[in-house]
Amino acid sequence: MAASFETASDEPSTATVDGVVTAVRDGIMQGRYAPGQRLPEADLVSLYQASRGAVRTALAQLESEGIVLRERNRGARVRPISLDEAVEITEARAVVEGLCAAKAAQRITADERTSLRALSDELRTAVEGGDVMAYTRANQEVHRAIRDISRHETAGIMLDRLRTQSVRYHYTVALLPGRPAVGMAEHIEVIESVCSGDADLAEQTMRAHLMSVVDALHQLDKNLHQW
Amino acid sequence: MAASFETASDEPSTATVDGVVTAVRDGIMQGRYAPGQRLPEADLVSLYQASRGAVRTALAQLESEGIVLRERNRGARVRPISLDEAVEITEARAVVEGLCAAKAAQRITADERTSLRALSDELRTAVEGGDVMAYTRANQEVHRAIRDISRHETAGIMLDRLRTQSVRYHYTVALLPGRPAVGMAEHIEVIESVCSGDADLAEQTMRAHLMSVVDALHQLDKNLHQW
DNA sequence: GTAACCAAGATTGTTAACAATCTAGTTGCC
DNA sequence: GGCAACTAGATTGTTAACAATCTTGGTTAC
Repeated sequence: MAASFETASDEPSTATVDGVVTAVRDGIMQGRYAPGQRLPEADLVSLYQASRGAVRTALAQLESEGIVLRERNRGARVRPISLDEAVEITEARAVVEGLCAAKAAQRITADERTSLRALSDELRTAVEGGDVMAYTRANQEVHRAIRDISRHETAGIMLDRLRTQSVRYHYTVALLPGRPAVGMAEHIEVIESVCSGDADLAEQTMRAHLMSVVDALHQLDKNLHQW
Repeated sequence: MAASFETASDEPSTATVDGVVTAVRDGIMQGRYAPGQRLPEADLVSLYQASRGAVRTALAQLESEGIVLRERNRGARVRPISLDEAVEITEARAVVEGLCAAKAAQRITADERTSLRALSDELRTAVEGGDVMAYTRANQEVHRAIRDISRHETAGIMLDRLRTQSVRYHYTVALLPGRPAVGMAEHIEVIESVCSGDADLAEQTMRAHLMSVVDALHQLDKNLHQW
């Protein structure tokens, strides 16, 4: 029980509050910290060479982000996410990213259009090469690019929060058989609709794409229960 | 500069962290704390009889909620909200509350249907009586009811955050000439569409309503610049 | 053998003192 | 008279010690 943090070995010295926040958040998003795993303050102090006050503030912030659970006098632990919650998060993403896609279609410039279309090729080569890691990365870059092009700060902040909560599921969805091919087709459709400048079409396409992710989540759940 | 907190006189003793958070948040939402006003830790300590650590934690949480701004070694102050930001927040609300309306239409029970329709009468009497305060309250109750009926926790949390950020603008929008009448008609339309069980219609109606609020915000801005 | 109870260790919550930083007013110099 | 540097006060950031609470393991009574 005492030895549980050997795997995190890349950033041993981050003294500030934000350092601890990003380190723990990245650890959770990368799966180094398992859902439900305890996060004792003393361990984080010695790991990141930060003061206990800083660790404490960081944990409070992570709790408000929804990825850490704290109980009085019982400490903090990584918040587990149920399938229902993952579905809810994806539904919320669908409407907010739909808004971003619509705004992006209205506001996109010529330069952004070319750099956005370049991501289509990245997706294609990743899927053709069977590189799931590269596919996942390009995947996120598409969503990130559209979020940036939309220039909608409020939606961007909301998506940041939603993304940190759902990343673990993204990994697994990408591993479904045939999923990368379907996802690629949908992403390219999204890219083209945004580039076309048709706000309504862009929103519809983006929402349809994320609703298909919801379906994939349910599919994933079925597969898990089969075992 | 030293005498600036006499107006807050209702809750002088709240020792816990959450107490300070809700007290300051309510103070900001009710307009007792003006945008840009400083919030020195020492003042909050003596006002709410809380320890400095509690005040500090509370300010951190309020910052993450987006209603307080903090600068290193320069303290906290109430975050001012520009018109552009108010528009963005309302746009975000439009899509998220649209999701709630759609889910609510699918999940509403018979009991909820009757209690939701009861709010229509509340709106009507408030508008007929010219009671802006009652109108605003019934207004919020409609949105709250639909958010509850939807049983979408993630969307609910997001809306809580958005609402705390935009409440000050709600007040002023309700004061536009003719606005209560328009708002009432839209709200009743929203209520009926949710009760009908048509998810798509409910979403469209809710979004149209909030987009009309966006128009009202722009109208409000024009009126202000006229003076 | 089981269950309740108690005590020691571990973990978190709270408070207070100290250090660092910023702001405003003042003084001195050009 | 104006500008720059300095000092005192105010305000926030940080750390460490203390208090309260929970968990765990063993012991004892039945």
